Amino acid sequence: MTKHRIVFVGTGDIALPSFATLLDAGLVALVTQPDKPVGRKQVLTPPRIKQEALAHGIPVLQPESARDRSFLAELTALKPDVIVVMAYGQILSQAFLDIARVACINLHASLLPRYRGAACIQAAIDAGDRQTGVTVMYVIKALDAGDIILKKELAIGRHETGGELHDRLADLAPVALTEALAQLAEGTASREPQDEASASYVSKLLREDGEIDWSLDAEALERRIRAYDPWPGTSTSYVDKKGRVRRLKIFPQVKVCDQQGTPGEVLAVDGLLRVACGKGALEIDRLQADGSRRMTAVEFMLGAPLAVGDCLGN
RNA sequence: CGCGGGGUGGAGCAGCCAGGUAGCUCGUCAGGCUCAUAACCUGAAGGUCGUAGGUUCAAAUCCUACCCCCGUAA
Repeated sequence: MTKHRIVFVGTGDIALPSFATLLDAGLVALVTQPDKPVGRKQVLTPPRIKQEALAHGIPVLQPESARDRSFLAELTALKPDVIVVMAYGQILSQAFLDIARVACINLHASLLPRYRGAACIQAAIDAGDRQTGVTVMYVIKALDAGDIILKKELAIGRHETGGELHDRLADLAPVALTEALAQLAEGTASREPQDEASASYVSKLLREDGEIDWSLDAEALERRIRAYDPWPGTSTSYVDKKGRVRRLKIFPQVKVCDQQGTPGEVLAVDGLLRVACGKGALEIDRLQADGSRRMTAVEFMLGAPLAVGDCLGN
């Protein structure tokens, strides 16, 4: 059996392990997003996956748009049998999909048809799911709606953060990918249509989605703070001693407790920060105020920025 | 000059706007209380207020320049 010629299309770090397993499996090129300015100094930074590719002598294509004609011509010239897509960041046109001789497949970090879209990892934790996983499916024009080849499941830890789950899913992906590629090579890959009725979509998260709504239940907020770490993070606001409204970032782990109060009300400040939610309260231990470093609730409270009865949010 | 927030004993902060004795909480050290303690009481050490210049009788505070740190640009 001759190896398939594979083109990998991806940008996010979640794709790194999958990309790495293809290095000796017929990989002929990487397509990834253009370098972007990053950080305080706006330094133009390449995606890590690009650096990985260059380190192994894999050609890299970085079209501004995946619809660009000259780019599509380049891709066609590579004569890919299989195109593998994961966390690329652009919608692919039919013209793009047609270039793959055998198949254009996608790795998605949820058990489809649940959580189609960008923020699937956060969504699974936020919803309180106990299981998630990786799905391999054929790419069609409709977002994450192609026929499924196979899925791999994973149990979500009780205190697991979005970042931790992200890394475990990243490591699970190559297992699913390798199996799917083998099936494609043998012509035994299944093709199971998704159940449209149970499909759900999650859109890309923005920083403002991390604004804490204290009227939610403490349990729901605990899950959200875990799910949104490290991206997009969760935060609330408070009024400092100079009367200015400041941001306060909240990090896991937070503890749920029973005490009741007006949502957002500070209930305790000695040795911890306890804040009332719609139902129950949260004990926050790790936080960070504007211009300051990340610190424990004990450290933060030494400066007495908050008093019992203050209200967060708004 | 991308945007915003900061730099005050070891930690976290106040003081700056309306210049005039270096303050608070915690930690550290010593002593005391106690069966005992991370608890409590008393006392002490520890700071060129990021750097340089300027204004002023006088600068943490006002002015100018620079350095560094934090967040952000998904």
